[in-house]
Amino acid sequence: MSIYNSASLKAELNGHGWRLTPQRETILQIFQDLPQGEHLSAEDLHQRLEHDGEGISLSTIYRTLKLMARMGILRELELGEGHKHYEINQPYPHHHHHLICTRCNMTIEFKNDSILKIGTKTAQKEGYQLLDCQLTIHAICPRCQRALVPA
Amino acid sequence: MSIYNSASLKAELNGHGWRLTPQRETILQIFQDLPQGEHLSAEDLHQRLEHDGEGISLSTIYRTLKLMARMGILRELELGEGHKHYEINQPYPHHHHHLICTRCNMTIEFKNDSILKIGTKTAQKEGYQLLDCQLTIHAICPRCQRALVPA
DNA sequence: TTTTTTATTGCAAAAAGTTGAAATGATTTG
DNA sequence: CAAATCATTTCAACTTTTTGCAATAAAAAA
Repeated sequence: MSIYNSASLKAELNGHGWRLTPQRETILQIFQDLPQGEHLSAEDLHQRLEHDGEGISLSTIYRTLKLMARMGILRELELGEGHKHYEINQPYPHHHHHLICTRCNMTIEFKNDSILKIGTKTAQKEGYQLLDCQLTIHAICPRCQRALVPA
Repeated sequence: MSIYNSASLKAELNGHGWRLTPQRETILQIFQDLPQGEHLSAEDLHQRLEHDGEGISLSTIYRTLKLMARMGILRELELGEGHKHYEINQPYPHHHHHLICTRCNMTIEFKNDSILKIGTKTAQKEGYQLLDCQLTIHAICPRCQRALVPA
């Protein structure tokens, strides 16, 4: 899971009654080519596609991001910057979580194997089929703690 | 922490260079009067205030919710319904997390003491001052797994 | 391979959330 | 207690995200 090519993406989509389209293939490819730990906003994606001559409408981008998050292919991140970010949902051992400063939005990624275990166990106990679990920690970074004028 | 009255809210705000206003007091009071585990959207709040004859503008509501989340008084929840929800950030032992079905948005709250420990330890290790940590699990609920037409 | 079925796209409009700036009001200073 | 300071409110404009609908195109059926 999580390294998709045309065929496996098509299979995954069709299995749910959904379709493979050039737009979906293109968008997923961009995420797969992204360096470890990088994430994109809808607008980032739109501009990048525009730049590459691949015009995909913003509403298709938004719908595709939602769909892939619902499938467990992407993760939706709320990093406090006024818009959402998306990243590939990497399986263990790349699975990670976010520690976010509520003052300056500085974000640190961290790993912790117990969390995935807790998520798996909790989902199982309720009969849910796990797609993703993420621990989001909101806190104040050292730099902002030191700032004289608290803002 | 987390049971505020006028005085303690004022102290908390002033400590950060912020001010106590009737609007902030009213909004926090509504959250404090909410039954365990309930949460409100900005629009919910606005309508409730309108109904009570307390006109508070939507932008003040949005700014207040953000501010209180940044202070650690409220938690911002992304429950997949197209808009954010907010709830009081209850300390241990009321601290809880969310298991959300990505198909129908059915949400289950669950508790797990290890998570708060992991959050505390992680924040500490990086020198961050913890405000909140929440594990969000995305998964497919039993009912949606059984649904014949996967949607 | 052609036809039929039905999900998806793109546009435009609406909903959700954010932000600049003038007026207001809480707090601090004198 | 009055004046000065500066955070907050509100309005309006703007950005981000969602949604209805007609046209299009992928998949299934013939």
